[in-house]
Amino acid sequence: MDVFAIFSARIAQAMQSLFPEAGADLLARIVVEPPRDPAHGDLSTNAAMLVAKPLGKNPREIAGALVEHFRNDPDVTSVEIAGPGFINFRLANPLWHQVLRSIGEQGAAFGRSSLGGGEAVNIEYVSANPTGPMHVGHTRGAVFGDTLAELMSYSGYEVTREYYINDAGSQIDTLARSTFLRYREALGETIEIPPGFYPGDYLIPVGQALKDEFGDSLLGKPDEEVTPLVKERVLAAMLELIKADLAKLNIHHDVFFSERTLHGQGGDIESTLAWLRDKGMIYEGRLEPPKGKTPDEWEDREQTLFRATDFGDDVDRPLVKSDGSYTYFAADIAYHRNKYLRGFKHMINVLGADHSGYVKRLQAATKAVSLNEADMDVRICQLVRLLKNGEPFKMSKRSGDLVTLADVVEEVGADATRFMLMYRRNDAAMDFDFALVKEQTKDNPVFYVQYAHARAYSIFKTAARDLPELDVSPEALRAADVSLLQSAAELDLVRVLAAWPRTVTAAAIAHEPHRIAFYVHELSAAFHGFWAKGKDDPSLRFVNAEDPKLTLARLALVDAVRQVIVNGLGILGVSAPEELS
RNA sequence: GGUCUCGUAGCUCAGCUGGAUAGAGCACCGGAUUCCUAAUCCGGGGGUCAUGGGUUCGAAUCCCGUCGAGAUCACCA
Repeated sequence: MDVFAIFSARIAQAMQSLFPEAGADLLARIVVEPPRDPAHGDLSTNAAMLVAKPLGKNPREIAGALVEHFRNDPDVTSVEIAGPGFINFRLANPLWHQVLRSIGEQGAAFGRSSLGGGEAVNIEYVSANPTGPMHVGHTRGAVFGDTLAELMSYSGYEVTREYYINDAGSQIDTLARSTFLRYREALGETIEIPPGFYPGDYLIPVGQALKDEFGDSLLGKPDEEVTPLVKERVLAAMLELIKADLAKLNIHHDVFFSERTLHGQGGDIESTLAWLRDKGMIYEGRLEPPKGKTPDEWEDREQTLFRATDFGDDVDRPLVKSDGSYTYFAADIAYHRNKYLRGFKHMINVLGADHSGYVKRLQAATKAVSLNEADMDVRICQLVRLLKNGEPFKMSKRSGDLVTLADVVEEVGADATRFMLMYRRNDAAMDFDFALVKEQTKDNPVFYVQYAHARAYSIFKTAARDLPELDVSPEALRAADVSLLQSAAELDLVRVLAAWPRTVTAAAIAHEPHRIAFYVHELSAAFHGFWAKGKDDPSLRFVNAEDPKLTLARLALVDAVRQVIVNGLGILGVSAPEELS
């Protein structure tokens, strides 16, 4: 039950019947939201101001008609016109009680919606090069993508979580060569790792495994025979490494899509380029060097170009390298056509800030291959600066000079990592201070929220102690007489709970999962605040041994808070412990 | 030089895709603990929303310019 959605519909309907001359487009823009200042009421609409000008009427005249319409509505205790033409509603207590009951009935489903209507969304995230373990730079995108996927799924989309494996480039040849060195090392040779090779220790076990599998039989063989063999082994090993890293944050993809499968005769790149050519989206031409920064080895030559500018990109993009092989972008076009042909009309890609220059061409590619049928939202995750007590922080165990994802999780734990990364907009750079994240105080929003959840459990324990006869089973809580909750403090808490479905929907539409983290924090604050009121005013305590019926009603409220925190933390992928140790 | 982000309290950040007197945490000051977990709560001071224009009933939010920070710039991935 979403009171805002309900009233949004009712207000739109009222406007429709009162002012039929206002078009549907106009009415769709009506906003119903809680006013910033609670003194203004429970919800507020701009309907009158919005419609006034197009209809050539006075806002207050329109507002007056709407006020009249709702004057005798039993769900509304007051409607008034305020400011330049806002209409403020105050809702009747029974409606809030109804919200509370619906949370009890819906439980984990409270906040779920059919916003997405079961439509398929492909969310591609992480897609780190399979050349080593995940480092911190990937962590933010990984958590963001995973949380967004959960949010979209929660909001009624059919979500596919996808990882694009960049396993076709020359870096993979380098990786294979680096691995071969480790193989020779495993056979007893003293090796030296040349610059440009991958120096990380994580290749040592792969070399060892090659030795175990082949003995020294690879040494004498020609490169053309050995390289594909090594490549296959090391790619598989790296992918396992990455999956294991992601699993540490409880991140699991549905599809791992290999770039290599797009290449080759009869592959998707060939067929896609043929298709594009057929549509006239490819031509042979020359590019201007970028202004202000001419690359040293600029080679002015005619090349095969994709008409990206026709789809909003800044320049047309090359598809074939000077050596005749396909560019990365050519493969990416084919990949996104593949996605489209698999049935995805909604695609979201999560990229790091270092790929922000890639956004336009990705969107251009998506439009082109779908003939403008599909939409592509690219979410950029800005960089994370690691700090410890305010000082830049370096920690390297496995991957040369980079802090790995595994390091971070080991240091602060998966819950804190996930929550802290989501407690910030994705498009703003952030500092991640280990000392702060590990601190278990109110400065740390993770523990603040988890403590609120644990506190709900604690209240139930107290109830069991003080009122051992009281039945607090889920059935009993659902049957509680919540209309006994009449104090402002109680109803204010319900108001916060009532905002949950609206918060989820707005976050899903905007693709902004950080709003979930902020909401959960806000709800926790409201709950802690109410709890503390019981200190000054014992009549507001949850557990009152003299009044089992009231206690039961309040426990239903506590349980609703607990449930919504669970739902929110569930989207965030953060655990909700029953007690903090 | 082009493009893309960002600029909000001393610090870290929200601001519900244009709404009413711009919010929270930290820090600072002052309170609350024989009482459901003080891992918490209550109160106070603190702002030219970088800046200058524009759009309109109304702008932190949208558009243009300027300043500043970061990222990126054919044939890497």
